[in-house]
Amino acid sequence: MKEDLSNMLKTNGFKVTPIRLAILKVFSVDCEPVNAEFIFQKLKKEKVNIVTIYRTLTSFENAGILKRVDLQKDSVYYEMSGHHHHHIVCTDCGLVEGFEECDLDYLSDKVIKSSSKFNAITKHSLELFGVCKKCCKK
Amino acid sequence: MKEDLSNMLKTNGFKVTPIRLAILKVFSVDCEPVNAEFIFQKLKKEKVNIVTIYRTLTSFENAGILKRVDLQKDSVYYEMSGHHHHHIVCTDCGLVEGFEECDLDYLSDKVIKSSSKFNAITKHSLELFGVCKKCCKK
DNA sequence: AAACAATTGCAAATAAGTTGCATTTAGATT
DNA sequence: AATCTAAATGCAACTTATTTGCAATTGTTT
Repeated sequence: MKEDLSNMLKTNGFKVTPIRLAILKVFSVDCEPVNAEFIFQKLKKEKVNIVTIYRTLTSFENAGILKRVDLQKDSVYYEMSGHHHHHIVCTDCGLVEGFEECDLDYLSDKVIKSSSKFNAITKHSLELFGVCKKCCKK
Repeated sequence: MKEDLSNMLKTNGFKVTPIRLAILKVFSVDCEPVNAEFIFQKLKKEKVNIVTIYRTLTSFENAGILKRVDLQKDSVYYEMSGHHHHHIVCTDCGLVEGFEECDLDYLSDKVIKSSSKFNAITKHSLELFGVCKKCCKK
């Protein structure tokens, strides 16, 4: 598996460094979307500078390894772009649950056909919001 | 129409002030999503403090008058929550185009049925991204 | 008109993310 | 294996968006 991560870096023209492997590992272990601060905490022992984390996240996003997720929180969250899915976010406590259903290709097609300014969709963001069961009880 | 805006404030328990009316007017004229800075510029003559704008946007969002739109830009955008629609955003120049199609109720239903942590969806965010025709030519 | 809470302005703080530059390191070259 | 170079990292300082505390002002109710 460490092999996989190495290759993922090489394939994208990145050098294989301990920090990058560690960051990728965070993503492959925690499947929830995470922000820079979270990774920073996870890698506390390794004493990784948070600037490096920001820079790494940005280049991974540009390379398409990671994708940005809009959870309407105060910072930017990312997750592995491997398998397509979306999220439900609790507007009370921030809890995030993933889900697979997504039939936006049909919608995108329809939208593009009637758009005067665009002729292709490259990606989309879709998140659902609600109050989770736990918070409902309060 | 100024009446409408006044009532919108009263209905929500807000006092009717010139600043609030001016902010609401920006939203009812420009139908594009806007951020605090944009409003600040629009109301330059009125010398409204930008802090007031931030506070007003937040309370309008809480009241449900405005809703937040995630355009993956560097600041938070809002628009009137009146008529439901979504956007296509150019990842190059930031151009925004609205669209009406949205059949997420069916999806939300399906998702909620298989969710272990939530039992209702209160809102959703859906934005499409692409490169606009103008930027494609470059 | 008085009174009171809500609204606004101002200054300062916070928090997320970025930039410039010097140092280090991975990996190609000899 | 030693050398070399561009990419990666750390550090300090900066920028930008947004928030907070507090005093002054204003809208509404009586």
